[in-house]
Amino acid sequence: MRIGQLAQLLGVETQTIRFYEQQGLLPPPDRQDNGYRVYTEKHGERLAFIRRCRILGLSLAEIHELQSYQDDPHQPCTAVNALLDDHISHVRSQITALQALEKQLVSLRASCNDDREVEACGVLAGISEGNMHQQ
Amino acid sequence: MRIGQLAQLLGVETQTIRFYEQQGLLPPPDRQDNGYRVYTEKHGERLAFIRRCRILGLSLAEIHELQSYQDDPHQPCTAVNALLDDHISHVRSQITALQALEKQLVSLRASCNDDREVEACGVLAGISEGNMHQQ
DNA sequence: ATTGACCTTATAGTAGCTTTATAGTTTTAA
DNA sequence: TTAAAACTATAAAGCTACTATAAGGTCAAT
Ligand SMILES: [Zn+2]
Ligand SMILES: [Zn+2]
Ligand SMILES: [Zn+2]
Ligand SMILES: [Zn+2]
Repeated sequence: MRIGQLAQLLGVETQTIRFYEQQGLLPPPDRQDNGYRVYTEKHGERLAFIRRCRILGLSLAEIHELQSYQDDPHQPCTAVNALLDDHISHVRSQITALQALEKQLVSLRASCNDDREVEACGVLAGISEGNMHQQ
Repeated sequence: MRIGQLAQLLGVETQTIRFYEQQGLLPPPDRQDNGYRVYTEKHGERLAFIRRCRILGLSLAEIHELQSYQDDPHQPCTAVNALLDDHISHVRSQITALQALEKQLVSLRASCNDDREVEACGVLAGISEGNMHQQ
């Protein structure tokens, strides 16, 4: 299986696959005589794993760590759980921050009652003067 | 006022100020004979505006756009509102995505009942097999 | 005269790719 | 048969919003 087929199979760009190889997330495949990469099913599974992790918002470093656990499966899984717990709390704090941000933006947006000149618009004035209902 | 003072006043690094100048967000200040930048209050206000926008999560491109409205204040403010509405919906979709993500991560985390070997851990199995309670 | 604090420019690094440039290979069509 | 298309390769730059480093010039004080 060549890189283009693998890419299509998983809905990834070929450059992304080469990038993962370069980053050490995907083992270097064998090459044909012409230098073309040849992939096996194993590569497909590994790539699928990477993509699912990315969809879960895990960083490449975190994925790397998870892979190291997979490659040495006779440890206790506490490290896996710790990684996931960390990531969950990271996601939660992002949510909290964005919700606070949304509040601010909505209240700022409400300070314009439409169809004025920019000069008189409460939005720009609100940003300029810093009355952004802090926190 | 020199760059260091301005930086301290606004809680920004001096490189950040030079960076904003280079990006066209902050007008190039006058220079002393020795080449040192000299800032006025206007610069301070402009920098404060930039920083408040950044705290609101606006991109430098969006800030640039807002500045262009400020610099031509006799248009209707519809463009300002449109920009803000776009940004709000962007933030909201981020929140929605992160909440869905949190759900997935929590359910994945629940699939490990602790203290197993990695081999038997439901977390890695869950990612590998893709039973991630999709959506 | 030398230390230290400040300023200058230029360059590289961060994350996770995407895009571009340039070139070689294979497949398909005229 | 040959020329175009589709595919592959590597290397390098671009993206965002900075941050950090290097190598050096300027200024006040000791
Ligand atoms: Zn994480
Ligand atoms: Zn308005
Ligand atoms: Zn935005
Ligand atoms: Zn487990």
